[in-house]
Amino acid sequence: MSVRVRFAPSPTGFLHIGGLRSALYNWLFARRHGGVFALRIEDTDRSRFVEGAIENLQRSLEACGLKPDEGPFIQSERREKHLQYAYDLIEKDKAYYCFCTKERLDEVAKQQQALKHPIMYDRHCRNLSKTDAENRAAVGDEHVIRLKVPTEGSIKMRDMIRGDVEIPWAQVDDQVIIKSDGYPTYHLAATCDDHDMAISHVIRGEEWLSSLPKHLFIFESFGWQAPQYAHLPLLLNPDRSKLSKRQGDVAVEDYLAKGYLPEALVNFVALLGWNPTSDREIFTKEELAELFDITKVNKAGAVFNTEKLNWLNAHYLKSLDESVYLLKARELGFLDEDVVRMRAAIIARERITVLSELPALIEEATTVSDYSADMLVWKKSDASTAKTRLKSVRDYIAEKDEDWFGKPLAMEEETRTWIAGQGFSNGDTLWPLRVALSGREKSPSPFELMFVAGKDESLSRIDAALEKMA
RNA sequence: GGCCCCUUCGUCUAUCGGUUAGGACAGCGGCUUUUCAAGCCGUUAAGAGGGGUUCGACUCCCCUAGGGGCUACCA
Repeated sequence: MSVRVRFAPSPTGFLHIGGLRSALYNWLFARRHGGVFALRIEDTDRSRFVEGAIENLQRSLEACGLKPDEGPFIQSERREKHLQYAYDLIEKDKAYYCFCTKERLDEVAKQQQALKHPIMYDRHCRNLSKTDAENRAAVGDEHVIRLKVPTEGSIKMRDMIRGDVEIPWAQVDDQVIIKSDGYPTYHLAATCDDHDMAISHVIRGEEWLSSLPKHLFIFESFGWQAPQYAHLPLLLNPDRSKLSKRQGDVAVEDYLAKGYLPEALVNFVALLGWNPTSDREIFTKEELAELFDITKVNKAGAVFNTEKLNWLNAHYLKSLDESVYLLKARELGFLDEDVVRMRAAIIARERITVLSELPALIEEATTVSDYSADMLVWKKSDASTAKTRLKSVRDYIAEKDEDWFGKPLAMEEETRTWIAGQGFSNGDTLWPLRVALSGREKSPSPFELMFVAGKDESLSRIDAALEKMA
């Protein structure tokens, strides 16, 4: 059997981090088994449709390297088809018209609540005569179509992650499958589409597990072969509730905009709920695909905690080619074409965890803070040494050409050699130098700072320091 | 409330009856070092509780507790 999976989000605005993981696991599964990964848009609730959401979703998926092989298939475009399926179900006595008003339903629910009974439809219209019901519907009486699920016994289901699950039919509602606006609900649309798209494996969030009986009932009613199901554990907020807005960013695009790299995001999210049973932490999605095993996915939800994501992102940031790194920073608006700021960005790389931290660090590396003369004195040294050392370094670098400042590694090596040759200590030479260049207790190394500032600016900062000490 | 799912360090996880319960992030300590980072090394820290089954349970079963999901004419 050929493997076909789908990612089927509703277009409510953006790709949720949980959605990214669902999409990723589907993608990994498809790649692992040489199958097809399709995108389907579940937009049957037109009141929740957000303009531009589909394009946005696609953009985020593509940014993460999860471009669908097929789709997007737009569910709402298949409305007629879904309606036909619903009528078929009525024909098979697996569904029925319901004319109950919102008011009556509310009333029923209220009574059930008062009696502490499960809140379900009381099946008031379940046994209406079919011809009567059809006539009323034809005349335009407002109605919905409900599933006519069994009332006794239970259904045994198999989940690729959880194994066997059994749910009593008494717990399953006569779910609405066609709304009064003529659009199908998720349950009907998703099952019919999964069948029509020949989906072999449904990999989706755990929140769907309880409605699996309805879906299986539909497959069975049509005599269709149901796909295999895998219900993924949920991603959780730090307080262990279902991951939501409010407790931090959940939109993939927000993470990308902040300067989290797609590779880091994908790597991180993949390991939330599954891991390839090794001590390795860094994987490309292709490497993950080779090892992916859906049956080994965890059952318990995983807290989406960005600490490890930060570490991963810092790691990926460091592994980028310098030109790519600078381009990324520029694309995201954290950097411009200014040469000095670009150099500052280069030296800032090893101290940032996300690109959005860049502007602040660039500011720090390109400016001198106000400082007092005594800050120029290393803790293990004295003022006169600081002064003479600084003067010596000044004279030393003043002889160098501009080019020399462009190579921080060589600059550092040569200078250290020179310091040793002079019989100076690193501390009483480098400390005053660095403070002269930054005006700060804490800063990048003097070599990095000189690299950023260039020859003239470096000398003038040192001169200013010498003047301060005079 | 009902039904379903779940439960190993703070967090993500390994372990598929026999391990000193391993790794990673975070934390802490150290090394390096002109400072801050980075890097390297080390270290603290876990099987929810109670019953079984078994020669032997983190691992299998039951109960309890706790957490989560669902309970819409939303997905």
